[in-house]
Amino acid sequence: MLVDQRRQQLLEVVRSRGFASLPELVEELQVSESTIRRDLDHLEESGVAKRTHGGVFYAGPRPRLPDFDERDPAQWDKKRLIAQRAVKLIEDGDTLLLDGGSTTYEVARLLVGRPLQVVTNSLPVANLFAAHKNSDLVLLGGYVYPRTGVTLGPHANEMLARLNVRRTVLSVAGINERGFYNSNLLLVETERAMMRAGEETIVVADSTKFGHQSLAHLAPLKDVQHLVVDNEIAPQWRTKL
Amino acid sequence: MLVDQRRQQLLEVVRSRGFASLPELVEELQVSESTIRRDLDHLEESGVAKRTHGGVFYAGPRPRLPDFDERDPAQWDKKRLIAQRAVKLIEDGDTLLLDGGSTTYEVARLLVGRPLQVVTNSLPVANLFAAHKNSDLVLLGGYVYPRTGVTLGPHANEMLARLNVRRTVLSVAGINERGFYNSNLLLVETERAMMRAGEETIVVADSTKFGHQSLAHLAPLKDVQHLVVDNEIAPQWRTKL
DNA sequence: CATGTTACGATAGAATTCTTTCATAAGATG
DNA sequence: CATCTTATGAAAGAATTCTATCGTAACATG
Repeated sequence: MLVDQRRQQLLEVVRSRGFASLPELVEELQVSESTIRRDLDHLEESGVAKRTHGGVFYAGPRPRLPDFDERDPAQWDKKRLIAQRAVKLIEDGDTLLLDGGSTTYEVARLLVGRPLQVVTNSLPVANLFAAHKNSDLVLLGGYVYPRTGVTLGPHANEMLARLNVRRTVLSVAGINERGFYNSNLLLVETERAMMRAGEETIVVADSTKFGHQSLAHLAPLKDVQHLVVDNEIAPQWRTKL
Repeated sequence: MLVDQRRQQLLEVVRSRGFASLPELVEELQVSESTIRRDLDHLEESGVAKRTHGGVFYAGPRPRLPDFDERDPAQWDKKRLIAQRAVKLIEDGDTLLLDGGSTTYEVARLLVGRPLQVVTNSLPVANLFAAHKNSDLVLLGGYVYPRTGVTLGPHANEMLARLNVRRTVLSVAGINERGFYNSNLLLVETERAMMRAGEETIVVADSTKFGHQSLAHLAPLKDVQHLVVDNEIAPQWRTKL
């Protein structure tokens, strides 16, 4: 059947460009506008593309992980601010270890393009640096935790035991006077290995994390050299640090 | 300046969704259509977004690796056909090892959603499986080779030495009577480790690879159990296999 | 070979979006 | 404080796209 072949071709065009206008597609496939429209209806029905006024954009399985961007926009601004402060602590030429939290991801976004050696266990972070010439990228191996796209487990930890970096940047889920917490036991174990691999640890966290603890204890306060937060932090904490 | 902040916000919305319609943006940012239009003009001028009839889509630095899709479309159809044949060799529940070639990538695309345990050293392939519930994913660690987004080097090889899989799927750059070839010495070394880790090796290659050799010898013909090719293969080869 | 199905292109009128222009407001600048 | 620049919202007419409908052609089916 010629129909399916054309639709396949259509989908490929859309997928490769991300977006295609209707006249473009008419020109490219050499069929009438009506046909294109009908094909697009089918593609939309099957969920792999979305129509808009004037064209379609690809909506199929993207090579993309947890969309950090979909979260509460209020936290989002905070995270951006924190990230902006955190990157000031990082110098060109540094060897860096980045973990997989959403705030760390923002830090990574700001670092793309700078001359760095980056080690990470986060697939989204790796994607940021992978195509860039200025930075070297080392990926930690291991089992990929589906929800956040980070590698965990013994493979990652063993690999970390053989690495040495200048600075480690970590996200946490909770902070109280006894130290830092995260919500996943395997993750905490990998993060501890990350701290051991780095000379200096930078923790990034927004103010909502303060006073909460979480499932797994990561490290006492004294083991972290820098803590970057937003300015809505309660005074009681400010004085403690 | 409030303007820049709004444009930043605008860009973030566009980036996170891939595409946004004009009315959507008006609603979201609570400014007039005219303002949105003007902002979009600026964003387009700076090259990070592209306008279309009815909206904008993101065109900035994508967290995306070498786009296999941009290649010669003629080879492309071949690769898809090869991939379709290759997936028939793979059973649900298999433990699979996938490397990072463009044909392997097509195989991976067809496998997404099936219940499998996947091990890979390819970032693009990992992105396909990372968010999917049906399959487990293990990523090989190591230095990320920028051009293709695969992990190579001693870390990857050591990790492979401790893994066992049912089937290994490899791409190659050349095939002749002495065996299989690829273009990168580190890559070949990792691929040899992959073959050792798997009980059965499947090589996927289009007909243009036949008769050519490449920089590094990978393995003799007899070490590979299945070879999947397209149907434009010369008769002299067909008889040999 | 009559009949039903599906694919295709064309077209008209409705709906949406785009461009251009104008008026106002808010800051800079001297 | 007058003046200039920049940002903003509103609106009209032009341009584009969308929806719905029709007639034709290709093909399968009985």
